[in-house]
Amino acid sequence: MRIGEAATAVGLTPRALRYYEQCGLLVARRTMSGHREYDEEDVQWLRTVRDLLDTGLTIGDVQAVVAMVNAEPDDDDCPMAGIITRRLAELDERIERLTELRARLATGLAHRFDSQFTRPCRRAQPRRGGVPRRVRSIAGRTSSAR
Amino acid sequence: MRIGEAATAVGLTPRALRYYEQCGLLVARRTMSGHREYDEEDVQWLRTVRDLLDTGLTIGDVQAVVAMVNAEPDDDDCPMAGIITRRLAELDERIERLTELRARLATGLAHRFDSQFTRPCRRAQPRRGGVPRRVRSIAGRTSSAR
DNA sequence: CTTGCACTTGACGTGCACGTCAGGTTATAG
DNA sequence: CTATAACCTGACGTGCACGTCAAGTGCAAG
Repeated sequence: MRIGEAATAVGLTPRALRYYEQCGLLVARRTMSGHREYDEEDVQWLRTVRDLLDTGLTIGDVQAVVAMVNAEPDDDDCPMAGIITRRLAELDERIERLTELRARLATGLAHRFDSQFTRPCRRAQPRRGGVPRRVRSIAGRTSSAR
Repeated sequence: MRIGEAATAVGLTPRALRYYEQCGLLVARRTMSGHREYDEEDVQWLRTVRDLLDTGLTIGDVQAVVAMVNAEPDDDDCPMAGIITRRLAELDERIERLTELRARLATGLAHRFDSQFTRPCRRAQPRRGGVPRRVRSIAGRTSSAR
């Protein structure tokens, strides 16, 4: 499996995969001629990387996760343990807020207004100046929300 | 309540609030002298905006939410309805994946390895080339994960 | 053998969400 | 009244996560 096929399999681009490799998030085997080779296990890992990035982690954070995975189990000064612990708390908070937000958006869709979205007249008068640049709409994005 | 106080109340900077206003996400009243004035309702709205941005929405997406809020209830060609519906499905997926990820990270912390994080030796050999730029670590970020 | 596509590395460009600085004005503390 | 902090409006800079282009190589089809 070469880079193009692997990239489409996880919904990314070849460029993204090369970038992840450059950052040390994975190491691709090579064919004799130098082409990168991926297998299903790599694709699974790439999906995990994409999920981690989608949750708001940075490439550096995922590097730290990789470092934790590669650390010897007896390496107790591995700094990722505490970081991951803190990250877990943040994830809990985030899941909770996302769930609440989902509910608010759902009822907001039903009522068109709810207690959280009041006084619209004072917010968001079309514009006065000019938005700095063209802002891409949600409509023009991939389904993976990146 | 002026901009500095409002900004710290929601965990942002004055610059961010001015930027949101420039993008039409809110309209601040002004004092006679031109200083922006905020109240508790604005702070609540800013928290919502921050949450929306934290879930991966862009400024443009939040602009669309604002447009939906400001649309007349009988405006059925408001394009946000369908977009929000799709967004709800994405949020569901995301909440599910975050929950799974949380579990994987927790067990990963306990075992140091789990089924998802196998074969570490082939991933992430320290580095071969050089990372493009210095990558900021998770340790050097605010607790709000932006 | 040629065509054409996918791949390689390297370098530079881009969009977002701000950060930061310059130069000036307003508000508050002593 | 002065000093200092907080605010104002541009304008330019920054970091991340890639996108895109250039110039060359590998490989399968016709």
